[in-house]
Amino acid sequence: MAEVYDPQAVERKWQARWRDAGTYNVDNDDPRPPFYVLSMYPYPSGRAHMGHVRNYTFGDLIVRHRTMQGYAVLSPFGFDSFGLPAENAAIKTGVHPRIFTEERIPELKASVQAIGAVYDWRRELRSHDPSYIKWNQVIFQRFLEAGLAYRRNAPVNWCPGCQTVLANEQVLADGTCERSGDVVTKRDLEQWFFKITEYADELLADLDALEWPERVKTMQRNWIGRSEGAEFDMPVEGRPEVRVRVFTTRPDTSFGMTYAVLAPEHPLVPALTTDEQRGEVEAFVQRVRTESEIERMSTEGPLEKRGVFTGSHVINPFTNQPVPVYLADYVLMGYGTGAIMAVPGQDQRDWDFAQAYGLPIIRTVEPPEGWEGEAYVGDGPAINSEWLDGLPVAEAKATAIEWLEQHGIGERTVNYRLRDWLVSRQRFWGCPIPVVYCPDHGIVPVPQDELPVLAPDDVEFLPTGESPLRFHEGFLHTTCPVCGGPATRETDTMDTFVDSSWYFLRFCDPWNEDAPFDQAAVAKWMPVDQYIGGIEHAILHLMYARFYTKALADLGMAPKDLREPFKRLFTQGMIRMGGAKMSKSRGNLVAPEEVLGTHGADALRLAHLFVTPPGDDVDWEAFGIEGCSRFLRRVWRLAIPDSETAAPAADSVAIDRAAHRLIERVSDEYERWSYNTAVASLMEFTNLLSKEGTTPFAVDTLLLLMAPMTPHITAELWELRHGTDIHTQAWPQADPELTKLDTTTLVVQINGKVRDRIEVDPGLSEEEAERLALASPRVQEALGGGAPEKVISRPPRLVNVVV
RNA sequence: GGGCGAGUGGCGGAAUUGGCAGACGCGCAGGAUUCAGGUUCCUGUGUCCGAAAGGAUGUGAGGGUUCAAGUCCCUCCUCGCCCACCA
Repeated sequence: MAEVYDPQAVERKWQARWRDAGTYNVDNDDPRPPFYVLSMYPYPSGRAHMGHVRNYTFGDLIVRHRTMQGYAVLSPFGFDSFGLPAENAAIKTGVHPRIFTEERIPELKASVQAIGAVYDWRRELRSHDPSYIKWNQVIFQRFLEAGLAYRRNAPVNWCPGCQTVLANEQVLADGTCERSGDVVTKRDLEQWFFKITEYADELLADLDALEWPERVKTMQRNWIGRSEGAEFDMPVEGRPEVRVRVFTTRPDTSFGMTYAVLAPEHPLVPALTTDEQRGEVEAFVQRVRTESEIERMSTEGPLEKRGVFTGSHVINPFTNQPVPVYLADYVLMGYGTGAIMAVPGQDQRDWDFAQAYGLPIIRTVEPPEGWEGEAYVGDGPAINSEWLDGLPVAEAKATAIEWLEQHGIGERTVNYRLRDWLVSRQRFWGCPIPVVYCPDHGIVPVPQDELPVLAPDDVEFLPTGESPLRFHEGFLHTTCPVCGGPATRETDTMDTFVDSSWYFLRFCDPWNEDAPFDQAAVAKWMPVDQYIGGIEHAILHLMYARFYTKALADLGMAPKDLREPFKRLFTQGMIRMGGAKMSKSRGNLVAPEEVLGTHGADALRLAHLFVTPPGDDVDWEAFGIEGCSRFLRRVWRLAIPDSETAAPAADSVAIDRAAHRLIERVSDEYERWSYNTAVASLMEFTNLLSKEGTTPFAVDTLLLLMAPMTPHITAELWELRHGTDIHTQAWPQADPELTKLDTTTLVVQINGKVRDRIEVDPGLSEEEAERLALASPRVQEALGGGAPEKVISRPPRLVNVVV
């Protein structure tokens, strides 16, 4: 084996050893300092694709690096095994989703192991395991008890052709069903929600302290969408007992309100519609209801058709003047109060609407001189606003709110874009919601000793897309736990984001049969020190997991002080192919195993690390797999015992010092996630060893620094050299005395242009540097005997002579 | 429409704080080894002028600050991503 590098043989040998020896198993009483590394658990879609390889390469590198640094590294793996693909496959082929899924899991597991990624497999979990389902259901019931889970009517995507509910991703961009092509409509269903909005403020505030990419934090902030403003009431003209409540972020502009707008679904619409307008209003409301989401949300189309006058007026409390009330499809019932005051002078949308309907426009903020735009949204003194005149926007807002509160008309409010989390799914292959409906006792949780509620196996999957649970008599009919009378089971299942909202906690204590997890185990490992995954989960999964962590801590299930699940987050870039996203449907997948069979796992891992910074998107065409393979063969030839290629260095002291500098540099690059430059540093050093000769210390250092990146080849070479396991060695330490350079290059510039380079002592003074620079023949020539105008001396790097 | 990024050779990319632009790799060209291909090794490789030494020029465009700008400031262009009628 030693003579020629045979990646497949080396990789087989070491992967078997890691698996059989349980090298990366870690116990909860491990005395070393804890470090928790987690890659987002995957949906088991079969063999790994390049995106998986990229993800697990980074994760595995950190596991091995931190282990060498002396940490007890928790590195678990699991499968997000509920989900729509298995159910669709069942409808197509008749194979039960469990069978289908359980065939896919070993495929993915094998390909993860084939790239040399190591985990504590004793902790493996799958969302569809009855033990996981049980605790998932227990947590649901605790949420229900605490009022964090509740039921209400909510619209779903309904396909009239298939007679079934569709997930958003099953609705095409043109608003039609992906299967039947029918236009998808909305239909109201009683559904379960989690009250994530209760945590909106905390979810927003706690983002600041997280070591996450700013981009992801910004996306979360926008998603929560906190906005401060005021709500106030406006009585209907002639009927002061009926009042319309509006939300605004600009109470300072209230004097400029020239009309008000309600959402078409607003409950006051029938009451406010005059007989004269009834026909028109009803036609409008009807049209909006049947419009697809896409049409309604489209900003296209003439504004004239997007609103209608109700015939009523409300009194603006600021001016005591009546303003007309309109309906418009762009006002949403779900945000604020579903009703707005319209100030066309200060809001472009209101301006456009006012133009289309011939409504007056009153400016309430003085636009800057020379302003030629329409609505003005910037700061400036208030005008046309009586007692607010002259105040800048912020002060005017505060004054207006104070006035509303003093007169009992309204108050300061905070609104969020964030909605409660709809967790009901009208699907089979998910975690059943553990409640029954009793005609006498209403919603009754299934007693804990009867959990888990599991879906039956004897079901038939029909291409209607309807969940078979709804027609399974044995599942559907049960008895009420309170009275023993006949009751029916909930047939909806939970959103799979529920499963992924606490799996990282279960990993701390996956064997627990008495609780979802033990508090002490969670306290030891959590929060996750390094979480790794795709940017596509920047909003939903990460928000839900944060909510779950806070809620579980508040319910006393998790440690009280555990407020956040993921201390540090890294999101890796996507892999593309010829500019397009790699995907099965495009048929542009590159199977990892093709590369494993030719160049091996180490070369593939190295190529992933080297090709680009880890956070960037990358095209497969850019991967220099050949170059990485070539580099590994070079290392092999240099490092095998009795190597014919590796000549002993003539100046071994210089080589060893270079090795110490390499330790310093590469260690820093590991900390900064600068793996692409770390590989470059290692390549540069290897070039040096080829040219200047090797020392045992230099080669050992090279292998140690490479070990987390290319674990197989380095393990094999280390064993050949020392007979021990490289992955149990300590991470090398640079000797600061030896990293110092004897000389460094001083750049001499004349007027900012490089004119000379001088080798100097790195510790030289400003004066010495200046003296050396001025003595340079090139500088002498440029000065022509005269004196320089100015000399900037920045030893030891640069001197700039201005002439 | 709003928000966030990013524009550097033929390509992926490098350049901690403003201080030698293009590290490292791919590709390409030439050479050595080889019957040949592959492998391996050596040399060259931003652009323009030059045999070379060397010089000029150069980080999307334009302007500015500075002894010095890929990096900081202003204006603009292009691309990507996210949220999108949120009052």
